[in-house]
Amino acid sequence: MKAGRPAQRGQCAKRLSILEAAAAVFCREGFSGASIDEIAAEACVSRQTIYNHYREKETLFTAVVEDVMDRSNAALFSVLATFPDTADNLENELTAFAVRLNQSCLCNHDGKFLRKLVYSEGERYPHLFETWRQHGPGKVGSALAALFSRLAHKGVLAIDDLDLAARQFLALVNADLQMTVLFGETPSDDLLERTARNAVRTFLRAYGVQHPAPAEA
Amino acid sequence: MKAGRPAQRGQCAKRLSILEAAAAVFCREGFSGASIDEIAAEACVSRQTIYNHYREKETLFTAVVEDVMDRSNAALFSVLATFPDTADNLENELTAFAVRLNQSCLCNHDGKFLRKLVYSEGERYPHLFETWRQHGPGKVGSALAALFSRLAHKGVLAIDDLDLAARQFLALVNADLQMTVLFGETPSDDLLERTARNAVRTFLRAYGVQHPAPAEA
DNA sequence: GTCAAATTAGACAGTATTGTCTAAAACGTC
DNA sequence: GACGTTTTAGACAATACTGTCTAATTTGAC
Repeated sequence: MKAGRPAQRGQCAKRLSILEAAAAVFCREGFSGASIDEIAAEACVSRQTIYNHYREKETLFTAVVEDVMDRSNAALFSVLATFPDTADNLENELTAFAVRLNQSCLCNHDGKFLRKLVYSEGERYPHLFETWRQHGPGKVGSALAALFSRLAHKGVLAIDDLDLAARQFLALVNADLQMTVLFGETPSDDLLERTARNAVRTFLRAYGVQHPAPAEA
Repeated sequence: MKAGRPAQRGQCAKRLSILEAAAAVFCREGFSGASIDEIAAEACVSRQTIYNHYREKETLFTAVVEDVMDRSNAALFSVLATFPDTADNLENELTAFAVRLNQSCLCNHDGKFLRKLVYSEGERYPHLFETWRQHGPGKVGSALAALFSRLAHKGVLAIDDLDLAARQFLALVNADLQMTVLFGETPSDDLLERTARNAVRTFLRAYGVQHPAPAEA
């Protein structure tokens, strides 16, 4: 009867197991298609346990989505922290950055889950996904814009609209891979590298300063 | 008892009505979430009629998807036919083209339906959507590449990889709007115009030939 | 008007699902 | 080892959906 959290290890493990299984099943079947029994089986847990932790299917769903969003956002910003700081070898550095971005935010489980769910259930849960939109892609745009501005100040990039450039960078980097991942294929490292390099080259042709400083002085 | 098509007008009208209603409901609720009763009600048709025309839910679903794909592809290629032929005012012409593309292929009912369905049910019907992928986005890529090649021959564009440029053009043009449309918002004409112009400007900075012919001769 | 085909409303069986409930078992802590 | 909590399996009612069937009605061509 002591205060505190009795048997939290067990509970916590169950919760995690449920969240993980639920994410997989919701992603595979969508909200209506997913059945609690299926989730329970995949989590190796009894149905009642799920109802104990999450009152009803809807509660479980929002908990899963919030969980994945948190993880996904964390991954996103941890990759943003690796944005190149030096201007040497800009193409290579940006390419490597783009590869990291695609690997940890687009081509992994969480990324695929979120994209599928945003598309299939987004309109039904506007609040849930609006939050994601603002804190995820929204913030990434501004954060990336800020990072580009550093490079612009160094004179390696010539950007008039930073936010626009950030969104276009993301569009170029993501474009080809979304559909690939969606259909269950896992892009090879080589494909990731080539896609990223193509995107970065085009981006640099549009926004890069051609020759460091030929005249003007 | 005459051969031919008895009462085809009536039948045809019902079929269209069913297809339209089914598309709306499948788009809103997904495959599992959609109920035949709901579709019947929305089509103002009895449930039995649906079962008469389409043997079962799955048959109806594939019929709907194929129908929307056909319409969507037709729209796509009819827009492709308006690709600018002259090199004067390239920015304006390409911008107008991009606006048309977004309007008739991305921001309309069919476009939204396909994107939602490809995302939510694509993995369950690989064959169905693989066909779409090849005949829709796939063919659009090559077709656009061929059109760009005409401009390249005229010396207004400098493109080494035509397919890549086509995909990047589409990525830049589509990027911002997909999410907007998804969440039920209809982008204003002004937004469409600005998005397209931004995309085209960046594309031209990357692939455009700066000054028609300053030296070299 | 006649006749065949199409459509309708509704009942119906079969199945699946959600969410509740209960009693037994497992678990963890002391 | 005892005790309270958590978990489990299963029964359970309530509901919803699919797909079939039937009998009555409407439709459209001739």
